[in-house]
Amino acid sequence: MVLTFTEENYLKSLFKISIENENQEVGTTTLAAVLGVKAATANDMLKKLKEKDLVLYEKYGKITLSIVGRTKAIEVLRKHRLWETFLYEKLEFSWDEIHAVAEQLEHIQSEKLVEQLDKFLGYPAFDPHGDPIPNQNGEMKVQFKETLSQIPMGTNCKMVGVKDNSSAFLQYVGKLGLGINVDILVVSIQDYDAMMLIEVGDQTLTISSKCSENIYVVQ
Amino acid sequence: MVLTFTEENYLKSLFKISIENENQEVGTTTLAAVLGVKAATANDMLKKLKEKDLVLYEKYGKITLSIVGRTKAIEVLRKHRLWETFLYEKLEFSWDEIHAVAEQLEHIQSEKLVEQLDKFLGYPAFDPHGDPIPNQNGEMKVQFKETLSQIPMGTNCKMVGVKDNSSAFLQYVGKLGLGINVDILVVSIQDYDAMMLIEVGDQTLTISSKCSENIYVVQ
DNA sequence: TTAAACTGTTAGACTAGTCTAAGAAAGTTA
DNA sequence: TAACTTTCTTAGACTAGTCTAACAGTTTAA
Ligand SMILES: [Mn+2]
Ligand SMILES: [Mn+2]
Ligand SMILES: [Mn+2]
Ligand SMILES: [Mn+2]
Repeated sequence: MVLTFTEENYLKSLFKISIENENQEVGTTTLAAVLGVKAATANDMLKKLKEKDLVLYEKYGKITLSIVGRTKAIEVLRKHRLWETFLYEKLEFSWDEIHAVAEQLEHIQSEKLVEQLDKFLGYPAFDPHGDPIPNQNGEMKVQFKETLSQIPMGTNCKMVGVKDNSSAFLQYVGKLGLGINVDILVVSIQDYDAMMLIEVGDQTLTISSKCSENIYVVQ
Repeated sequence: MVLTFTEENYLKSLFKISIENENQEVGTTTLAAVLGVKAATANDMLKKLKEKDLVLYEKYGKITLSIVGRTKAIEVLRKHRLWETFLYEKLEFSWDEIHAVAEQLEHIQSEKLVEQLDKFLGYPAFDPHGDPIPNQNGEMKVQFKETLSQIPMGTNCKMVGVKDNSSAFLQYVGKLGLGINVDILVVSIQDYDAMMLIEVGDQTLTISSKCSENIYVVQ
């Protein structure tokens, strides 16, 4: 079954909301907000997706992806992250530019294209933001990770990803000299506002809690 | 001005018709046929394109691209042929598979993507079918070429392109051992039906006039 | 336990892109 | 030139995706 550009975006958003907000139930309003449409619009589309058995959904009830819907969503996510990797690795895009273009490229329909792209890139397991790339079977490597804000004083850790994918945040983080695989030493943490003093290479930086909560690390 | 997927296809088709049928005037019916829509549909779209100053067109008159329309058309063609080259050169696609996927990729909006792709491919002047790729300024290398059917008996020539881009034709031609840059010797031509006996490498082939008329060569 | 606030649904309208059916204009031919 | 054929245009209808405005159901909290 070939889905429209729009249907794919709804499924992808539902999937992303469900993994981000773990246990939380997804409602019309949240979905609409994520997609940048009005609740009425999302409601209309949900009826259509239900009709096509892509979501499970009853009036006033919570929204869940069907098996097929979930599979489709993962396929789109796979394409999105492969394209992001391509743009970053092969076409000299910076990590804050890739998302917008991948939003378009993720909708190109061609089995062969996806598989050849994956091969061309050497079957990457993570995209340039540290997010896992689903393989052909829809499986993703789950990497244990914490936010930098959870790391205690005096501890070393390594950056492995970001929670906030906005280009504003990515640009800021990049400018600080942070990025995937960068080693970080937590020097001190302010009691009052959780401001963090960290050491990155030979630089010492002060970052807000808003920032440290959006950086993923492993110890 | 950002155009829709559909508007881009209308402009591209108008441009392609105008270079293929050289002097011939383009009408609603032809345009509709090329795009696979009904004449009424094409007529509706022409009114919209005229409104946006992308085509010059008066009721019952002939259709011409405006400067802006032509520029847009060439941009799409540039993207189409760069993507075809990418798929062929980097992703192991065969020359009969690339067109369909490029039809989708040609609509991705990103200046940087096009320019980086061009750079990544080494600024190619021709696509895998031998068609010229417009450069950033919209200029194309014009290569003098004849159809194989115009080559006299006993003459050597080199294949540089195809007129028919259908995958059926491309597959057939490929199976015969023909392709871009292949050397061809015209051994003999039948008076009756213009069937051609040609030598390609150590092979001798017999091809119909329909076939030889769709192969471009240089002497 | 009822009022207020929030969340979700419906009705009706709009645009882009398409169609069919009908008719008008232009071109061709007897 | 009149009749026929072809090409082009219009009118009206449909789908996908969106909106606003109004209303209905659910949750919260006094
Ligand atoms: Mn992304
Ligand atoms: Mn998308
Ligand atoms: Mn092509
Ligand atoms: Mn196209």
